[in-house]
Amino acid sequence: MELPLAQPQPCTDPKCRGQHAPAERIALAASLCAKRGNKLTTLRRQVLELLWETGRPMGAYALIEALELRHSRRIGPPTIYRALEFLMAQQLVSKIESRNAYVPRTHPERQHDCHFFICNICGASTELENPRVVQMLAEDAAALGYRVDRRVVEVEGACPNCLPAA
Amino acid sequence: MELPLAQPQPCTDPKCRGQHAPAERIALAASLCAKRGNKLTTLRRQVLELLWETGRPMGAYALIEALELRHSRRIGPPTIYRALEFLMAQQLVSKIESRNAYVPRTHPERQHDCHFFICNICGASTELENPRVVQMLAEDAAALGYRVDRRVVEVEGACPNCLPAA
DNA sequence: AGCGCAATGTTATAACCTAACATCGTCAAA
DNA sequence: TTTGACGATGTTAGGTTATAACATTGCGCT
Repeated sequence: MELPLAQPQPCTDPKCRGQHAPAERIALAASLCAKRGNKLTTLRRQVLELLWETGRPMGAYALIEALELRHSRRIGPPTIYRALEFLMAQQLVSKIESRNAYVPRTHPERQHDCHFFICNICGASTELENPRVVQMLAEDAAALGYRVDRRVVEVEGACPNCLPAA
Repeated sequence: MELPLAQPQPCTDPKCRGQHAPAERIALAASLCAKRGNKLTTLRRQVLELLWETGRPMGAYALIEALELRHSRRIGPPTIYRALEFLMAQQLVSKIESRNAYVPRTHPERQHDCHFFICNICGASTELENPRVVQMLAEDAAALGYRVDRRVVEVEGACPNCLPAA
């Protein structure tokens, strides 16, 4: 399962012109954390870098392997899970529940919810915000009497690159 | 984590008047399987019964435990996972990805997608169909050039019963 | 220096899932 | 009625994902 690294891609958000190169994203993450009074430590930053560089969802154990290569020493699961927990709390990373994998968020500065399109063939994922989906789920929740704490919206399928082959 | 069994509840689907008592649901499941030329074996039926009787999402290992009580013998994980695989293929059961847990579907006779509202406090889940959400995700997918194979829509929060306490 | 606290490290284990192969049961053709 | 095919279940083993509990480190502060 050795896939090539993804290139920086144009953001799927039409309001966004950025290419989201890893370095740019890390800088944004650092400044966001600073503003919030949180520390983007070396470990946390490296986890985020790895996710950006890999360009597709990574499992916790893939992150461990990659970090061990960089550090030439053992890294226990709790270490990575804590870093992921922090990054998720900062909206810098989301978990793809249907894959048990983690992706960097393209717009951590926004508070909005996002959802994900995931390619079953190449494994890539694409993040999208759609306030109308959020709104509609809010209406459903209201009709049922539910309070909403978190949304998981994941669409699996075939991405435009893989579709011809499939 | 010993929670009381759920009572049969009115279906959240306004088009449906049923109370979805387990027995009624099993009968429907059996007739659907027969119609499709598939066998709802004893094991598969018991797994479905357990899910209906419990009234909330159950993990595979909770199912194993419950079945072992009924049978007074060991049941291996593959046995349960195969039963779940069958039930999911028949649309009789869905997996709640954010919980690694399984719930019975209230309307297996419909081909439609559904989504789930899950209470973080009592663990109950409520199934809902919202064609407009499906439609909207289809539009997003089209805009991205994605083909859709499967949707995961899960909303976590607090259910009307637990909301006062929370 | 020494304290307090957050972050990280370590050990162990829980929870979830699947591959591979063995056995059983049923149905139907020989 | 054997026998063979096939689908379902059983068994063994192991892989993957995640967390609890406790130890250590590092850093800012007094």
